[in-house]
Amino acid sequence: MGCVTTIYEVAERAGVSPATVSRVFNGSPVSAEKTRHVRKAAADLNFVPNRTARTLRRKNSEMIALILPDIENPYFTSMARGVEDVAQAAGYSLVLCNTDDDPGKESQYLDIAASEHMAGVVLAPVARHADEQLLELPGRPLISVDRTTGLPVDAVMMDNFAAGKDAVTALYQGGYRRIACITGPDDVETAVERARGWKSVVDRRQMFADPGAFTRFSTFRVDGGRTAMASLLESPSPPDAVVAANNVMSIGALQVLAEAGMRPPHFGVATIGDLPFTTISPKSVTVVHLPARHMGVTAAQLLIERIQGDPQPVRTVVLRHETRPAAYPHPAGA
Amino acid sequence: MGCVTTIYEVAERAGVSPATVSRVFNGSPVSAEKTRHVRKAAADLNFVPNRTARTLRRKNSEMIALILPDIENPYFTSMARGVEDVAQAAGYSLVLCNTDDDPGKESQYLDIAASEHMAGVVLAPVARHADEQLLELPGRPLISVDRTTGLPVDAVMMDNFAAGKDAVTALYQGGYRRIACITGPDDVETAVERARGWKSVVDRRQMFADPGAFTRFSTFRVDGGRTAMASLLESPSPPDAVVAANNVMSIGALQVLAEAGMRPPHFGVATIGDLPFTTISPKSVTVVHLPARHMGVTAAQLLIERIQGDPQPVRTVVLRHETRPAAYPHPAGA
DNA sequence: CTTGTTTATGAAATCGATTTCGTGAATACT
DNA sequence: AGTATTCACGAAATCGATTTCATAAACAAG
Repeated sequence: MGCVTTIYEVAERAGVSPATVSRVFNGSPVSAEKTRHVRKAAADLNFVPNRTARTLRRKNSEMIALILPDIENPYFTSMARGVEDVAQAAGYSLVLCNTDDDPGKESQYLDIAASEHMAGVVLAPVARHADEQLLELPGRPLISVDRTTGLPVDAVMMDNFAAGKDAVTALYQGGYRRIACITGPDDVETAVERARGWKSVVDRRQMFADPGAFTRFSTFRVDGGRTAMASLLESPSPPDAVVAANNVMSIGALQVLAEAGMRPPHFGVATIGDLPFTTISPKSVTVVHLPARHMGVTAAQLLIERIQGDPQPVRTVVLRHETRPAAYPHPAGA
Repeated sequence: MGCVTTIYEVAERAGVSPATVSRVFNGSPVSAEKTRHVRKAAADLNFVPNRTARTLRRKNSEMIALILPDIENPYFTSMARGVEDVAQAAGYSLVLCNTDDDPGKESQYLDIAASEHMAGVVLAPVARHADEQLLELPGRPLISVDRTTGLPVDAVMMDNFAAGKDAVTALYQGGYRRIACITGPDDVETAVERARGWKSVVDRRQMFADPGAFTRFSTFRVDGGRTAMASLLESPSPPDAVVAANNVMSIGALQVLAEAGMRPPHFGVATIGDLPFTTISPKSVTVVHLPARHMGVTAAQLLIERIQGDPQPVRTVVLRHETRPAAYPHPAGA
């Protein structure tokens, strides 16, 4: 129904021109009487303006796109909620797109955002850009979150290097001395940076002769965590603790540890990113809490400022994580 | 860039009419030579067709909307993946909208879907419809998933009543005799049906004099599960097992149980919906596995058939769940 | 009282791609 | 050979809202 009534029919019924109907709906000055007639007619006909036509004319829609690598990861859905809340409040509706870390899908969605004239884009970029120019393509504001683009666009980030350092440091202070690292694909910036943070501390403490032997690159999935953890446990002289570079890898690692009969704090675990939907004792694992939701909020705010014409130079906002060390230190020996 | 080149500029550069350019991009017959010229010109100018204009003219876009009550719930994101995979394969892009179980947001997104001329909608309807007519509004195919609408639209469902029965039955067979039920809001269909399934078994077995005293309605969130479980544990004669009516409520219940020092199988737990990202022993809890992803796949398939003009009468597809009883029966006594 | 300025409003252009319609050329059929 | 049919393709209408432009009325200033 709503999609068949046009401004012309409303105009005719109200005895005015289509232009006047448009004006009523856009706040341009129209006499009180005609306004009344138009509103009445619109209500009678159950008129809903055709957004496609409006967008075509205005070259600008009220949608913003949020392009994420993995909507099944609670880290990103939490971010999405942050973006959504701000967007909604500002009168924009959010459309969520999942790239699966596939540059092809990412560029497809960027194309769509542009050719649908979306007001702006919040993008968590995939590992490698198929085509750097893509980021120019939208021609409208774009904010990157979580990962950098290498291009001069606004960004909302966290300090992945520091997060890696903090995670391993907390374990060290808990008494662990052989702290391995499992992280994501070696072409994903967050994975690499967190591992670098880990390595910097491990090197300084001279924890291993060959730190590389205690690093595992895998996928940022539960399975990735499982594989990496299993591989570590099989090594000739296994570690006594592990830093997992993301929330769901930690889950995988904890699963494998549980299956091997090694629960924290017997085996130390630090997770970068909160454990989603966890039932384990909250203090048995060191958690580097990441401000996912807040990153979303901030990104959305920056984006909306840009949409409204904020002329500031390109900004990068770095949000702080918070380290919550496990309460139970490493049991002697282990 | 891409969004400023028009079909007219391409036409001029290729020495043909705009109509011919359009034909080239839509597979209408055009001579080989002109086709070549057009493609060359389009490539040179980095031409991307303006989807807004196309949609306006065609009254039909290549986007499908998926409207969900809670994208932070892995049950729904899993469903979303199912929808997305099918949609992508069929050349549609998916936009995901989160209603937060708010009828206002739901109707807003339905309006948008209609006025953006989206090709179709997959909707997990909120508890109570603000306005039943809304479902007429799109004027384009709509499939409901997970919950019914009470309206004659295609639906992909599961048997919630049976799921409730199966959960409690598995616990009974595991040796538990006082099996309580925690479920979602009493205006959410899935919550009510699952609780009814539970009650039917509890009644038949004459488990409680007053089953109502062992039922808790709460939110379909982790907190809801916590509250409900805590309340049950405080009751004068507590249960020895519980059926939790959704995945995240189960998490809340398990958290409270763990804090009270009661882990399964000491206290029996059955969850309707897989435990997301769990680290607990996989066999300690009875899981009624729900085909979330498959529901998404099926819904998307039905939708695409409808979009392509499938004239079948309204269908309801009910997908089967699978009960996976805990391996360890109830320890004697408890 | 005239000239200058707002102000409300309708007619018409516009956004960019699609599609109908019509024409001339090419091919098929009797 | 002559008529019928198909075919490629350009001109122009179309989708529906917005916006520019022009106009007439209302109002202010001199």
